[in-house]
Amino acid sequence: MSNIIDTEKLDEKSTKALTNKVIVKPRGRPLAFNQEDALESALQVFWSRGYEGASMAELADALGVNKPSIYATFGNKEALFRKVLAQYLAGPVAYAAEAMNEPTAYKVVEKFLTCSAALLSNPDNPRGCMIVQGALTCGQGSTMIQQELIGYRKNYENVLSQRFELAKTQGDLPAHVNAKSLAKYIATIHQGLSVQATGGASKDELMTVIDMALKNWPTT
Amino acid sequence: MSNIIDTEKLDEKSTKALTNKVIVKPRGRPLAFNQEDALESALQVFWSRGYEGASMAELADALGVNKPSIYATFGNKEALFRKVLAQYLAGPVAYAAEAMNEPTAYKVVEKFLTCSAALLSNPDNPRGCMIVQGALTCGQGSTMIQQELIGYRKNYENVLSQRFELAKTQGDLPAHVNAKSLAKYIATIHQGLSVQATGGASKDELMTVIDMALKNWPTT
DNA sequence: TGATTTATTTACCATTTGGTACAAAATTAT
DNA sequence: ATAATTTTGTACCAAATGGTAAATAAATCA
Repeated sequence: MSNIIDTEKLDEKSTKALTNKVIVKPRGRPLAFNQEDALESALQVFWSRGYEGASMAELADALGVNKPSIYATFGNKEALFRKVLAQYLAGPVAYAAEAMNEPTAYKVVEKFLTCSAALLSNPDNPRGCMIVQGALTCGQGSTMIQQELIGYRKNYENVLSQRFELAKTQGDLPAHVNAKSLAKYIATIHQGLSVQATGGASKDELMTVIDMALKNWPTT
Repeated sequence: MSNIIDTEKLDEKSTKALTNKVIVKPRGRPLAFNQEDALESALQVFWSRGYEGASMAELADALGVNKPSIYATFGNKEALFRKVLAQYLAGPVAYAAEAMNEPTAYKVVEKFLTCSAALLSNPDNPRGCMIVQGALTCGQGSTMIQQELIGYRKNYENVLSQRFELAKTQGDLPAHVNAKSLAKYIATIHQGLSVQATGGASKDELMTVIDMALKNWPTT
């Protein structure tokens, strides 16, 4: 009997050690809010208002929680924004990374821009892309976040560029094409679409712009 | 003698009435700062920081003047921003209105985008276009300005559209072209270029994007 | 010279900002 | 039951926000 119990305890311990998932109930007062739901709510606020436009008071209100709980859980405003950003990339704009797996460069771009148009014009979402508009301009205290977002934009431009280089080796993109320039062109379109969405452009309107932008796709 | 003096006085009065320009020295203590220079300085601050990112303290500092003088002269922050906006339109981006006078739709767009690239990449200027980025996202207290800038963007899109309609009647743009869509496409490119400029894109890079965007200009 | 007019300066206002100290509440471990 | 641990709620902080009252300075008018 005691042997069985001991074995079970060992099992639980080793499981915990292996998976690194704590099954043991935490010691103190339990958290009153779901962390993922909170990030989702915070996303809505940061997405619609931008980094500086979102105040901690409004965030706390949206999460249905008091400020000290936010600080205890996420650190400070910058840290919360970064976690929200990760949530944003893993959720609403996960299609961006997935699009790179399309078989040809053209299909990559088509999927990337089409999904962007859908996201940007979805009335359930705040208007505009958070990576593009989260902190384009800002006060002296937010230049850090501003630069980080510039880095994110540079990054997806680079990812596109590398995908185009691959396409050149695979033959679905002409060898003479400048991958970096094509990537910057696509990024420019995407960023313009974001501004258009903020102005209330519909999905049809965004799609029409995309069609025009892709009419000059390099073929020969 | 007295007659001559009277005549002069009358002359002065009527001149003032006609031209509505007061030659008479103002009565109280003279202004300690030049109003146009002040607007120029304020433009630099609003241009680089956006509407919300620019604080009255920073503005006062840039103008080399105390806050009460700003309020006495321009009203409040919103009013100052609007005057700065007018200055911006009449100065740095005056080319936008001028571009509409180009003889063909293509040349209109070419001039508009080329001048935009020059302005956006000029190291003497803050990065990005103020109409595009002045208040893309903002806190609850600035939605008025945000909407006004959306209006400005809609407006230049409309101006482009009307110019394209004219071009269709003049024959330098095919009749089947959708002027509104083409205008939205050009506006999207311009807005994307603005974001790119904020990320540090060079004039050459912007021009390359423009070249790609205009490769599919409707010809037949 | 004064009286009047206007602008500047200083000092302040209420509100909001991001952030926190601290005590009370809610849970587990003993 | 009680100790230990953790989170919550209240109440607060200094600094910054947009904006202003009031005294003072500099000019014109009589």
